[in-house]
This record gives sequence, C-alpha cells and structure tokens, in this order.
Amino acid sequence: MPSPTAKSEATRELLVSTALRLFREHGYEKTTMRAIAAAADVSTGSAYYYFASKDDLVHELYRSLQEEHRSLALPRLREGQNLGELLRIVLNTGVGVMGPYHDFGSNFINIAIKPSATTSPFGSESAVARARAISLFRQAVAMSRPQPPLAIRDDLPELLWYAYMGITLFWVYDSSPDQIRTRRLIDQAAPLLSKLVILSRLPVVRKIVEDIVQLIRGTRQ
Amino acid sequence: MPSPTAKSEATRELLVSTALRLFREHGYEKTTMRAIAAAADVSTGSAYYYFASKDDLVHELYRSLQEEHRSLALPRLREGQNLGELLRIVLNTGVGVMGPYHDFGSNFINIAIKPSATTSPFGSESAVARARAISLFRQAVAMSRPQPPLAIRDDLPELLWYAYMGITLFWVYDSSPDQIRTRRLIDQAAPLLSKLVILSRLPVVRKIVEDIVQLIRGTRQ
DNA sequence: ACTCGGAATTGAACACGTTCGAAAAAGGAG
DNA sequence: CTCCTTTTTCGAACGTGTTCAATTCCGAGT
Repeated sequence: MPSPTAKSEATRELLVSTALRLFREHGYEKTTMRAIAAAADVSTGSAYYYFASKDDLVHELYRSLQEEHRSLALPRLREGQNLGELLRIVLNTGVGVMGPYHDFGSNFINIAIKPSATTSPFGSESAVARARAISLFRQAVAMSRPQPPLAIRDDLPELLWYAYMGITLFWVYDSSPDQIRTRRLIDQAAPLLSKLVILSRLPVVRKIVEDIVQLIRGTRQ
Repeated sequence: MPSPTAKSEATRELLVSTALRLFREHGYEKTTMRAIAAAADVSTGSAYYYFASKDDLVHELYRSLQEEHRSLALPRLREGQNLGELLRIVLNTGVGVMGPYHDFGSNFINIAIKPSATTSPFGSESAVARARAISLFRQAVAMSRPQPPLAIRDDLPELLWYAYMGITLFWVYDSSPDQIRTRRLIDQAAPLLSKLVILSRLPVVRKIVEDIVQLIRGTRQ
C-alpha cells in the first residue's frame, strides 16, 4: 500500500467487512483466506496485497472489538460512581462485546501473543493500541468517587488493564453458557479490586504498593 | 496406540528425542514434521501414528522442560530459607531451563493456550501436569521459614504459580540479552511476593485476602 | 492522444500440517 | 507352518496460508 490514498480503499474495506462477517458466521478456521477473497470477489493474491496475513485480518477484528467496547462502555459510565461499579461496567461490556467470538477466543490470544506484529497487546509496537485500551480504564478511574490515592492514580489504569487481560484469559476457557462464570467472576472481582485500591492507603501497605508500582514501571524499560 | 507396551516404544522415543533436538537446533518453524520424520528415518505418516499433531510433540518438550525445572530446582531449595529466596531460586531456575528455547517462546504459549488438548496449563484436562508444576511451589512454601499464614498456606502455591505464568509471559517478550531483564524482574518480584504474604496477616488485609482466596477457589468450578 | 510507471490483480505454485487407504510386519491360535 | 487379527509403516493426496512472476489497470506528464 504505497500511496496514501486511492479508491482501492474501498476494496480494502470490503475485504475487512467480509472477513469480519465470515469470522462471525463461521468461526476462525472455517474462514479461509480463499473464502474471504471469493466472498469479496477478488483473488486470494489480492487479499494478500492488502493484508500481510490472515492474522492481520484478525487484527482488524481485534481493533473493531476494541472500538465497540469503548463506544459501548463510555456512555454507561457515570461520574461519581465508585471504582468497583465502574470497573464492573467496563469489564462486563468487554466480555459482552467479545461474546459472539468466544469460539475462537484462543485464536485471539495466539495472535495477540506473538512478540512480532502490531497485534500483540504487550509488544512495544502496539503501544498505541494498548494505550487506547488503557485509556478506557483511565477514564473509569478519573470518574470514580472517591478518587484513588494519588500515589497510584497514574499507574492504576494500566494495572486494571492487566487484570482485564487476566479476566479475558479466564473468559477464553469459560465454557459455561453465555460465559456466565466470567460474569460472576467480574461481579466479584470488580469490588475486590476497588477494595484493594482503598487498602493501598494504609501506611504499611503503601510501602509495598510503591515497590510494586516501581516494579511495573521498571518493566516498561 | 492401542496396546500398552511394545518395542515400538523405541520408535516413539526416537521421534521425541529427534524432535526435541531439532527444536533446539533449528527452532519451531524450521522443524517441520517431515524433517522430524526424515531425521528419525520414518515416514511422516508414522510420525502421525505416534503423535496426533506437531503441537503434541511440542507438548513433549513442555513436559521435558517441566521435569528438568523440577529436578534442577528441588536440590537448590534449603529448608529454612525465607519464601522470597526460595521463590527466587524456583523462578530463576525456571527461566534458565527455558532459556535455550526463548526464540519460540510464543509458540509455547500458543500451544499452551488452546482450550483443547492436554497441553493447556489452564484447561481441566491438564490438571495433572498443572498440579505437578504447582507442587514445586508447594515444596518451596513448605520449606520456607517463617511459615506463611495458615489461612492462605494451602492456596499460596497456586497463586505463586500464577505469578510464574505472568513472569513467563514477560520472559517471552524479553528481548534483552540472556533475558537479563526477566532475571532482574524475578530478583525484585520474589521478595515482594514474600512481603505480600506477610502482609496478609494484618487484620484489615486478611479480610480481603480471604475474599480473593474464595474467588480463586470459585474459579475452579 | 500517447506513453509510461507504478498500483492493483491474478492464478498458479510452494511448503507445510494433516489425513487416509492400503500394504507390510508382527504376533497368536490352531 | 498357516491363517487371521492387530499393529505399524508408508507415501500419495488434500486443504491451508502464503509467495510470486506475470498481467492488467489507471492516472499523470508530455
């Protein structure tokens, strides 16, 4: 894709929308590159002209879900709620959005985990996407009353995002109908996380929390 | 593999050792099933007679590493050390054993993450392998002085194993030479975890810790 | 209007993981 | 030994993701 713009943008979009539809309708494995290309009335070679790999197409789904998560969650957050409730909303909205794709949740992680590519939630190359995901938690933290202690306020969103990653992992393995167990986990974990934040005010605890924050910061290179 | 024993056991072992060698020498992707079969002087079909998939072969590597981790770590643990030091040893030994395979660390996770198969560290089907991994931490906990609070002693090994999984994830992304950053992380995190355990004695903290333990237990179904 | 150069498209081809039907080897019972 | 079943081996073949040389398309410069 050398030139910045062109009417081939339409082809690209068509491929994305086709791919996402097939992913939703037939799952990850049944949706072959040939099938996507055929459904979009282009050759397989053309599909590869726009997307470097099948994973790259899944990456589009990933971004799409992230945006949907954001646009669904933000309006549900009300200023002044306590952190636990806000977290509950953000997390539940998250698994709600992912729900239709539960059957290939593991493929998500497979792709997300690769240290290469822009998809990985951890790799340095996806710092932008990660920051955007974390900003959702930052918003929740900012809206919460009472406000979390200043000492951790800046790092809390990232920590909460890590927790979200853990819950996502649980979700992948959750074979209960409608992933009801994940919902229960969230309902319990959200207020718990909130309590932990409050706890960090305690003088004894604060020392260690500061150590932990330092540790996390250290991992950022 | 219907019959329990046979001299075909030798063929199986040959395939395993060949595969592990090629994995070590050429990495994950360069080591094709055809290459493994050829190096073991059998047909690709035969390789599939013994192993359902390439992942299955990686699973053998996984188990091999786990045993090596165990047999290297256990003799290094001394009764009476504090938990932080014991943890440091277990964790460092772990990443040490994995070291030679760092280049396909992500493949490990890819395979481990699949909700199917016996490989997954979380899936219910690999309860045995997971229990064995956790037992290494149980040993460390049992040897530590002072002993962790009774309230969490039983669940602590599993929690520590989760921490180990997190560190492994960090290790996968650690591109520093010899994964030195992961070593630093371990050296900091181990005493920190130990301090957290001590903290759980505090009356205020204990309540929440009990909630967390309940939560973890709940996730076990 | 013509040419030219890059953008876009194509379908065949490759390598890989995996499957499969059939054949060879290995036992075991008579 | 012979027959029959079971285990083991084989290699061709399939479907997939991906690559690539070749071709067509299209717009800008003259």
